[in-house]
Amino acid sequence: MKTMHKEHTLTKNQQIIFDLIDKSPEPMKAYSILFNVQKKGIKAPLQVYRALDKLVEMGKIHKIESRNAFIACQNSSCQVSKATAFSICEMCEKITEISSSSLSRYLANFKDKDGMKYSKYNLEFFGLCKKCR
Amino acid sequence: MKTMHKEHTLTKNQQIIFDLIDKSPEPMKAYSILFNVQKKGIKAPLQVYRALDKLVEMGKIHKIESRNAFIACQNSSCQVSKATAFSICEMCEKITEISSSSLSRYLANFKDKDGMKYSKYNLEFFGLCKKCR
DNA sequence: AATTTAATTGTTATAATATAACACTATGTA
DNA sequence: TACATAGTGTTATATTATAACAATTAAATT
Repeated sequence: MKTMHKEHTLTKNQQIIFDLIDKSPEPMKAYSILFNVQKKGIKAPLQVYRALDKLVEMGKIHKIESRNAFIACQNSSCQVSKATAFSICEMCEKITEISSSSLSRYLANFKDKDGMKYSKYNLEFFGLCKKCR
Repeated sequence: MKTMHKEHTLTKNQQIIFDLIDKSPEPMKAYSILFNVQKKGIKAPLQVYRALDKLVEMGKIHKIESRNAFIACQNSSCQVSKATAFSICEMCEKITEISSSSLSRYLANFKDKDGMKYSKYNLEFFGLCKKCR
């Protein structure tokens, strides 16, 4: 049996940084990540940013663009994730990845006026979460 | 006849910066804006960022989050714009505001698993434009 | 018109986010 | 082994954005 995709074995730095983000209850910013991994020998911003770039490429984490923060992928299906949607509470900053097949179907099939289709998108919804309303 | 909304008369700095962005064929970054308005007496980043903040609030311009760049609203209907969608060519970086009533209807009515509705969102599509394909 | 209130401006300094460049090391593959 | 590719460590620097405070202007109220 062949493997379907190259398994992305994480490198040392990638693993350290992924583990940190993955166990964080909220999205983490690059320099906060840096601060938290210094005890593990990662000393420079670039080491963090490089790992973040790769992890994003692999779909293991996503960047919340409006917040410059990174969150672990909560959607086990997105191996190489190019289509992301998030809900952001503007009060408490709780951020959740939205996993709705109808939404992703709609957006994956969306064509603009020029008939252009897009396989990749990022959607950020803003509002107030249950608690904050 | 009453006016429907408060007219947003732009202040001096806001007007200078809006005019520049409005006549730019592509989204502009804050420090490029700063460079271009220095001859008009705007000397400091903060003066630019303050005007940008207000212009975004008013819906006169939008921020392309993935590019940290600002574009004039091309959608005459969005006075106070909270629902934006853009198409971004990853090759030539051409960026267009998408104005599709079916898309905005779909997203405005979208409810997540918790039944939450969102009045505000930002969507960025990525792909290759006609020319670049 | 005078008063007061809020919004905007100007300014200096600094914080936060991100990349360039280069030498070196590990890993996989021919 | 030799070669290619990806990852690492490091220093320096570029880019994006805000804090703090004083001065000014505009607008709303008296």
